[in-house]
Amino acid sequence: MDISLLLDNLNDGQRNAVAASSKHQLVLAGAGSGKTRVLVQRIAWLLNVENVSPFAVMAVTFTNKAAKEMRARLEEVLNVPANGLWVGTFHGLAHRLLKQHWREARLPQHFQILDSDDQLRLIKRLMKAHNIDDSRYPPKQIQWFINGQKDEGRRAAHVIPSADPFQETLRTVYALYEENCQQNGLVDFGEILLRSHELWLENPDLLQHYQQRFRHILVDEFQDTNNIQYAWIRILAGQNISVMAVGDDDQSIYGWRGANIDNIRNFQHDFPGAELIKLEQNYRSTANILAAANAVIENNQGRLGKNLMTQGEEGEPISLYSAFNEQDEARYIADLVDEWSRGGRLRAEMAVLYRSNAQSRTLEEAFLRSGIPYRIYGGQRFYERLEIKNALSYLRLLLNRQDDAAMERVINVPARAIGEKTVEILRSHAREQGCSLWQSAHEALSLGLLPKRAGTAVQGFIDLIDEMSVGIHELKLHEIVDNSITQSGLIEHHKKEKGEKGQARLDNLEELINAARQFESGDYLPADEVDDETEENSGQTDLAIFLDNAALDAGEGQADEYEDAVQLMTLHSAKGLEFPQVVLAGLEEGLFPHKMSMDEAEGLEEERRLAYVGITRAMEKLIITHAESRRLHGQENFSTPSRFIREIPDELIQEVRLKNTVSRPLMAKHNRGGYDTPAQPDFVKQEQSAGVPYDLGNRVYHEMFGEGTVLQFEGQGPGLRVQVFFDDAGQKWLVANFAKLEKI
DNA sequence: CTGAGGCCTATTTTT
DNA sequence: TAGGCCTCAG
Repeated sequence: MDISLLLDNLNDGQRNAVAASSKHQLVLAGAGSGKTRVLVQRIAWLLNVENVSPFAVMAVTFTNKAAKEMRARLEEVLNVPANGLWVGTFHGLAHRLLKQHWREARLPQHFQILDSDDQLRLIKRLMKAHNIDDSRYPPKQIQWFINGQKDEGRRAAHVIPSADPFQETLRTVYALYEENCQQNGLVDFGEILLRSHELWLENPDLLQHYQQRFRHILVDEFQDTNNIQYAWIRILAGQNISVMAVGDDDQSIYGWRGANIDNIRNFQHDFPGAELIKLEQNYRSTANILAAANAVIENNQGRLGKNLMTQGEEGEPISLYSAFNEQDEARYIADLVDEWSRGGRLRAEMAVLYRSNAQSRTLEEAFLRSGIPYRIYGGQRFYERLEIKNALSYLRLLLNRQDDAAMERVINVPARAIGEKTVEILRSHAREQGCSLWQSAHEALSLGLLPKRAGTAVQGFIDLIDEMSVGIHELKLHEIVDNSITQSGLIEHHKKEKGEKGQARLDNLEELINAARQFESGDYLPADEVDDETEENSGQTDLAIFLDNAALDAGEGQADEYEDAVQLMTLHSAKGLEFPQVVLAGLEEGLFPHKMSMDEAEGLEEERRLAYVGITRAMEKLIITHAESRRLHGQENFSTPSRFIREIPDELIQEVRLKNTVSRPLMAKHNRGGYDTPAQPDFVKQEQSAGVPYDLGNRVYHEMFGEGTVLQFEGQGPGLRVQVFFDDAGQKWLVANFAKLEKI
């Protein structure tokens, strides 16, 4: 391959990274600086120019999405399938390792992956079994604790005993949980990493094997690594493997779940001689947007130091809209979308970003009212849905009767008269015998441990599963899935459910069959799934791989909508994306920065990085909104504009004063007597007030309350309510139909 | 087993 | 305010 092809059209920083000859590199890649491109070209460079074998390269990402994208772009550049390369998520690669070396890892060959839902159930069950009060020790918190410990590489035995009984309980449950997992061959997400780290630690030969195999490791989003992930990289890298870490300390926003920003700060120390390469040329945003981002992030301490620049144009100023409450804010944003699409742009080019999911509701309502198509990101993932998890549990049982978690889940779904009592008998017998639930069910039947009715029901379940597995080796994957959701009665079960929910669940099950069908066609298979070390893979059926894949990939939140829709999402989920027009909503003290994070410097700085991430998502136009009052948890809250707004230089900001909007509640500033209609009386907001003869800002008369000013509308038709500020009676919400307000 | 009603809580999310 | 979760009655 022509070298110039790989280096053409790169700026200096990018070129330095792609063609680096140093042993290690820390690439500080600012937002929109072409990070993925560099990563991909670097790999191409290694393969084609330095003639590194594809088997000697590992590229690690955080999300499946990122891994997929990298692989796709790599194949585009290389023009051949990226065979042999290990490209994947930390968890994906570590899992693969454990699969291959299950004996050394002290795991059963078919260990099960526990997702956070399964994990929580197990914790709850253990607590119950050991009489630990779950109101004093919330299972969620214990789960959090366990995961946190694992992220730090600590097993239960490593947790230092404490005089504090609370801490002791945490430690105890961790120990119980650990023991139970080991006994039943269960592995949670944290365990995948921890275990594979230990695998190397305890098996020097194995480690050496991999250290000789790999020559280059590339890590994406390095600022998001937690301690165990960093340790994993370090132990693998050893003395001889080159590591290229790509990341941006200013975009570290996952500290709260264990990501350690110091990993990026310490990289050059831990990997001596690592070359620092900065990518500061931004190809995404206008100069104004960048200037705002830079100004905000400058307020953080201890940055590695990086200033984004652009050669692009100055662009429009940043708009700032001070809404009077969250309804007003949402309405304003809805208007912006309309304006944008009337200007001939796609709504999908516009995103509304917010700090917390609760904010989406008001926006959603406003969009609904205005008939604007929208799409909300986040929410429940496909493979996490109840009906899907149930279906997968049946499949897991087909494959492995010893899978207690799966059996627990579906033994009585759909209801087949196997109640908690019966399950508890099976459980305790299993515990005594040290066997699986399935085994226990068999024994309970032959020993007559169960009452007659329960016995019949359990027998029925056993027969059902056995029946379902007849001939699965002859069937295609999607047929297995199809049969099992039908035979298990899940389809019937959800058909009976009333409302739209049941239908949605049926659709999802249908979608699962589809997913299986796609899986068969093979394009799912990362090309490297079939590589040099398949010995252990041979016995794996399609079904097993499908299930593992489902466990490690939550799937998208929702299916794509066909319609051109505005994108709504949290700031966190916007990382890595870009949009021509971006609205940052709810920039208020207490909401953003969030009150849970603003007391400590670390927390506040992470919030600021989040703001930085938000601002740098915008390509052409950025709009910031905040509301002076916001209803939250049923309570009206007043808040001041976010400090992050103040941190943006005034000259970059243009305040919006719409002629057709009440942008200030006014009455907060004036006394009743001095209250007057706003200066610009031409209110055009007809749609809210349809059906009543007055509009926002109009003076009206009420029999009892006297004269006042219309502040806002809510609801429609007979439910239409109107808020009026009465000169003598103060602020009131009235149902328009009953209030008999007259325009003065 | 289902449904009604009471209680509690309420950042961010991937694997 | 609202949704999730749990308990209890039928």
